[in-house]
Amino acid sequence: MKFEVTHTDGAARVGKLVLPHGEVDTPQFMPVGTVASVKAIAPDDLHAIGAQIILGNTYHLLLRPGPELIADLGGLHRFMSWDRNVLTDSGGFQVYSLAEQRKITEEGAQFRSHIDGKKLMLTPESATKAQRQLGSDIVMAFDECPPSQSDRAYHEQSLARTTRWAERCKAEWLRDPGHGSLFGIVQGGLHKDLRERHAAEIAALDLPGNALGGFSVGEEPRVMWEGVEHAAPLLPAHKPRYLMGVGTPEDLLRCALSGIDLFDCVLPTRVARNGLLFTRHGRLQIKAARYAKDERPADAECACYTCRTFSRAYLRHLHAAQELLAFRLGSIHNLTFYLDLMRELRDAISRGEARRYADARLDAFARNQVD
RNA sequence: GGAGGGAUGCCCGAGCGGCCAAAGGGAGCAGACUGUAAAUCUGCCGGCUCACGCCUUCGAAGGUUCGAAUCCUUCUCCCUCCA
Repeated sequence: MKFEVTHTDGAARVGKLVLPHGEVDTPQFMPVGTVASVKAIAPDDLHAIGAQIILGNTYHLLLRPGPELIADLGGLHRFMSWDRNVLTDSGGFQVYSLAEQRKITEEGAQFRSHIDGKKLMLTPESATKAQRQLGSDIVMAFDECPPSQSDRAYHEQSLARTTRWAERCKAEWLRDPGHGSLFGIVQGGLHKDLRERHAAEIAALDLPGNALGGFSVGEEPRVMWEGVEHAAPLLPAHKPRYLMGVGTPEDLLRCALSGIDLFDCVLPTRVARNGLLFTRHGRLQIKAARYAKDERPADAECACYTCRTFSRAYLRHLHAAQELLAFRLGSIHNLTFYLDLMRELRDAISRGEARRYADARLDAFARNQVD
């Protein structure tokens, strides 16, 4: 893996990340394909959108179909016919999202499968090994992602354990490095000193890249932005910085300005399936009655397949009729919107106009006046 | 011709003397969604009112009762069975 920062503008930077399955221009957004599929769309669509890297999830793929099976079939890329990069989350997020189904110990996290109730022990070693079997280009350390409202004492002992887990992930990774790169994850919630302490601990592991975890897990957006603004510079500047699980278009602009290089979020695809489309002028609830006879595209300035081809009226109809095409067309549009936003931001950073560009976009989002 | 069953809010459908403006679905309307347990979830959904509350509703008309969607009578329309 190679990473080079080519332009900076304030804290924001443009970079090029070279991974086994191609280059990734940063700042970049990574569509989420948890179970070896970006829901509702195919690799062809991802290519058309311009996706350079997508996510997969270790916990979910461990349960089904299992990393051995995927390894036997030639790895995750081949299994899902995706020839570009894949980053896999370790299952750390499921420690948070499936909190009711698991127990944490020093050894790891014991899950009760949400599919069949079977027990599944996920440890730093097993999560790392599974990601190696999957053939991930970026392997995430197994961490604990605590809710932001957890108390300080909890964060303190949790991040200490996350550091020990990261060390174990690194040891397991070094046993057989493969072609992927291991990224460490910094926790600490909204406590600045804890973020600083943990960032130093994770940076000391000298992994190829670093991530901020534990943001956008219940706190107000403004609070999250401040937290990221403080925490991003704590991560080594010459390595990629990945803000996990974030966020809205506004989040992406603000956090990229703080020096984040990589983002991922289920938001664009999930809300697309629920009828929300992002546009340059704000959020468009495509199911709303006022679009029943609207012949215009979702976003007149968008060049995606959906906007080039279909009217708001048709998209609304697809939702009303529960036609599956609604999910695909909405997902294509929202992901295009996200990737275009990142591309335009990279251009603006390169020109030294990051702030101006971001402000203009943020202002339009804030007005939220979709005509 | 005879016997029985039924008609409930936009639709389906529970209710079978007061706790009923009437369960539950659906449709409709609005909203939420941030390292995906999500094609999920939430709210509204007779009228007027911010609200207390008031008004109009359970095929139609009449009646019994302090009180009726619920009981009785007649009528209208639907369904099943027997001739």
